[in-house]
Amino acid sequence: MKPTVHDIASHAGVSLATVDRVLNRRPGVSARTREKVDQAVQTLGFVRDVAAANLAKGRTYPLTFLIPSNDNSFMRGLRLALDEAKERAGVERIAIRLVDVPAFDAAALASALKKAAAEQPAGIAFVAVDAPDVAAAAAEIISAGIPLVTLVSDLSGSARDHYAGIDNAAAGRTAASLLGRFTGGRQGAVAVLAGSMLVRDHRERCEAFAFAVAQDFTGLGLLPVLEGRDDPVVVEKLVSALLSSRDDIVGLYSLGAGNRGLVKALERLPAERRPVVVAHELTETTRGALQSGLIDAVLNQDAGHEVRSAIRVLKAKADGLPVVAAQERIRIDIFLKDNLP
Amino acid sequence: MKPTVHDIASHAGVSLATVDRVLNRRPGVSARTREKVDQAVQTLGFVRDVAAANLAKGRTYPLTFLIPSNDNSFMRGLRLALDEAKERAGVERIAIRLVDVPAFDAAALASALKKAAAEQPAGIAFVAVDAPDVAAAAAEIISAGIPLVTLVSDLSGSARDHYAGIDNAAAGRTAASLLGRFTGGRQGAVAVLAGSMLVRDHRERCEAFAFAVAQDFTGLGLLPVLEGRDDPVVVEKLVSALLSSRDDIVGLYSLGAGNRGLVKALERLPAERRPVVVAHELTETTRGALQSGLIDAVLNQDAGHEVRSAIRVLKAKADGLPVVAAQERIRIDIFLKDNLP
DNA sequence: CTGTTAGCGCCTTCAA
DNA sequence: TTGAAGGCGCTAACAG
Repeated sequence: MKPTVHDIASHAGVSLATVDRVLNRRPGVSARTREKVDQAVQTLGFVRDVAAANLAKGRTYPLTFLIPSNDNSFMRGLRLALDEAKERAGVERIAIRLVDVPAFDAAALASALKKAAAEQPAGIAFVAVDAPDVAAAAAEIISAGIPLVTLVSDLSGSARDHYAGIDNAAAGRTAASLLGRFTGGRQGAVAVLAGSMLVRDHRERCEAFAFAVAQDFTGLGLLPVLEGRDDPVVVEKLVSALLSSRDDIVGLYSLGAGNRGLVKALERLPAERRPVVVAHELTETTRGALQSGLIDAVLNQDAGHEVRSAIRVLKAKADGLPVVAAQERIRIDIFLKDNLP
Repeated sequence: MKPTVHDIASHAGVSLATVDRVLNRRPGVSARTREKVDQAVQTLGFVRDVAAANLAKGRTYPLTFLIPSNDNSFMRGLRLALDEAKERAGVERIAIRLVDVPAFDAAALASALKKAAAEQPAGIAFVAVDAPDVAAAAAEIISAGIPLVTLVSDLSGSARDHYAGIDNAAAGRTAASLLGRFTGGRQGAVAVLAGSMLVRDHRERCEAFAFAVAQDFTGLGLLPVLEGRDDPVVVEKLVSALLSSRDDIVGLYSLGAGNRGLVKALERLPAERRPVVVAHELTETTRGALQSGLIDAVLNQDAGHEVRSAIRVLKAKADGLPVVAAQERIRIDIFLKDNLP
């Protein structure tokens, strides 16, 4: 039978309350008593029952999520995932608070972080904008002992407990390999379509992609990056203009959002001129394009996984529990038309 | 505040014990009383606190896992995943019992299943051999009310609560697409290397692969399936023989295990004659081959995920709780050299 | 500094 | 068919 607080209390010759104080590192225990209790914990191999502890504390975990008020499919998916998490909130003893922050606005994010921290939640998750004032706010939160997790987009300098998102450099390399090999040795130009080079994930994907193409596929020439601001309308214009301005484009990597515009532009192209296309995020749009052959591969990060992972990590950190690293790694899903879920 | 049993007791004008009986569908409650309680549950929106319930019951979940005593990397990984799960057993209130069964032996598996069921565990997970007597044993377990999950390889006829494994037909199709597109329009022969056509996952992968190749890549001709029995030595011989018997092989799909033999055979081939190779399961061997360029893509199922998913589902079923389907879908991971974890 | 006592939300005897 | 009381493992006042 697993030892309980009673066992260690009697083993150490003290009362339950004292055991509890030691276990929770609360003050008011003499060094010797503490010693005895620790000893008993060791020898009996005691591990405290978190469920029971939470029950006793009546504890719930107020978690704050800061999400950019961006209206693309991915962010919508993220909100959906949060809604689903809220539904299970009761059972999991969490209370999720969703805070909207202006997209790509470091100052706003930093102050939102500070405000969130002031409420002393059990944990905070946020989509990072990689800027000094955000990092400063994050560092403050960490040193205040509030678990902090970055979501989707990470922060430089490790001023957080955990990053729940994909490895964007790996994503860029993977896109390069797929695109390069799918073109099957054809020579030509490759276009890169990003949201904005000011965002860290886009930058990382782009750089890794460019590097890998240059290294492994010398027959392919990279065109200057197009910045579509994750906006379908802008994207459509840019891609249309590009495709009509030259006819040697054999590949296109869309590493941001706004793929609705991309697909529209591609649809107008005669089939024989269609480039190999690799895009990010599985949405209604990209799924359809995958099935119709307009897009060849989609790299995806699962928003649901990211949210659940963030919650698990935040709870674990709040409880001072270890995290199963392997379980929390967010993978880069590769979807072809054949393995769509 | 979330309603508790007390709330619904007073609301229904009955005692806690009665509420409990109704909640757990135990006998000895008049229809009218039951009605009142159910009513109160509805109107108050009561959901029972599983953690507290388990605490009160002192409940742990004895789970039995039946794993084939096959010594390939994948099964070893599965055992490792189970060991890790055992370490978290205390916290998660589970007690995992691992039972070895002879590989590919339907009769042995069926009797092992019966024996496992006799011990009345909270749930059973097993790697299915797709045979009638196994299905019969499974059906018996299900009708005895013991949650049952197939792991890695499924059972026909849905005589189980859940399948924790990948969609093997999708895997076969995906392999075909990758291999076909990576060959870049070259004409030639494609070899398929399986473990045994008697195993369901291999059969499904193989059929789907063959179908997709025939449909989408008319330049590729499929050779008769080689059965390497998941044995590196056998595999090496078969592949070596094949590669020296003809020089028009542009692709190879290894859908089973024993890839150590495959890699050895490939290594001896001059670089310019190397086919495009797609294999299954990320192991030390396939990882190395991916990095060195001997293998082009690896389709993988994450044993850790499968085990954790099986545990979650088994616990949920045992508690009569719903499962988050999206969370339990086991994906087909696609690994290129670029996105290795 | 230490101990006693009363719960947290639920289940389970044991009586009525 | 129903209810009262005690306890699961832990925490949190409140006393000493």
